[in-house]
Amino acid sequence: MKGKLDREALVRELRRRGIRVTAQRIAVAEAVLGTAEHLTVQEIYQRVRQRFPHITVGTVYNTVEVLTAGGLIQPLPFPSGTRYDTDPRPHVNVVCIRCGQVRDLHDDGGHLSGLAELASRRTGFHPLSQHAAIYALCPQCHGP
Amino acid sequence: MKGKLDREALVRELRRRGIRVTAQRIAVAEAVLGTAEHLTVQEIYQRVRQRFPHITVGTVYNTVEVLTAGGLIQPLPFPSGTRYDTDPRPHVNVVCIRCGQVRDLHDDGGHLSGLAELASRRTGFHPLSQHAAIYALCPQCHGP
DNA sequence: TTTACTGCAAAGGGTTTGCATGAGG
DNA sequence: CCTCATGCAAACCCTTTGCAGTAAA
Repeated sequence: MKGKLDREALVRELRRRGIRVTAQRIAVAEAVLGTAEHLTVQEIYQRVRQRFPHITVGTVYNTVEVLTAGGLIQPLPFPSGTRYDTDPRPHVNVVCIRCGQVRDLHDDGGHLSGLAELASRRTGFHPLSQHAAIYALCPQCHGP
Repeated sequence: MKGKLDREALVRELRRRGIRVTAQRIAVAEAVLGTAEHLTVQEIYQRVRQRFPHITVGTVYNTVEVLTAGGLIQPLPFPSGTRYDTDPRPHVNVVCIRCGQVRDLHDDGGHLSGLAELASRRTGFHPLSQHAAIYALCPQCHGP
């Protein structure tokens, strides 16, 4: 079955990156990686709590930090707080400022890599990651 | 003298945007607009407090909200918290993840406007503002 | 005079920390 | 067996809120 295979692959991936595997860490990783949404720590906590009623937010904070250091997830600063992204490809987050929904935009025609290259050339900084957000109104919130 | 002229121009600008003018608001606006740094509310508070020892963070929060609504400043989500930007032109913030310094990058060759246009065309959202950040290591923090 | 901003203080929420217990490698 | 993650609780910001006094228009 697919779920079991995915979990085993996840465990292998964690070990490969030198991350000690616990049931709570698997649950947190599955919660973040298993959805296209960008969850906050509190949202992760609420979801994982259904399977592990005794888990604390402290453990979730600890785990997302470990997963971030291991390169599995990436923290992104949003107006609504830090959210975690799982897509390693450079992409843009289109955020509706009214209802809060976030859409990811890929295949950007080189705009993002162009920006990173420009930054490197112009400032001498060494780019590591990037975050591009467009604050907008979605068709529903924009009205007629 | 230049300082006086600038202050008068600022007051005119505030009134023009329908913002009630107080001494505290002038001080906050000058603190934010008078530096190329991107300050947090706490940093604004610490600076304004030197001139107005009795001002409270509540007033600073109130003021930055008013200035934001008036379009004079723009809140940007950083990993270190919300910071306020004063440059209305679309630009990129290049952030050193080690020492925290932020450099602004203009004249981006249309990368940013290209992104906004792409987002509009692809998602049907109506872009209002945008924030692009590149997390990097500055030459000093990158080492040899 | 009317409106609403300021200052003070308290409450709220998210995040961090310290320590004893318990599980992973 | 040694290391380190977990859970619990307290502490710590940052941010928000309510209200009486006061300044702006």
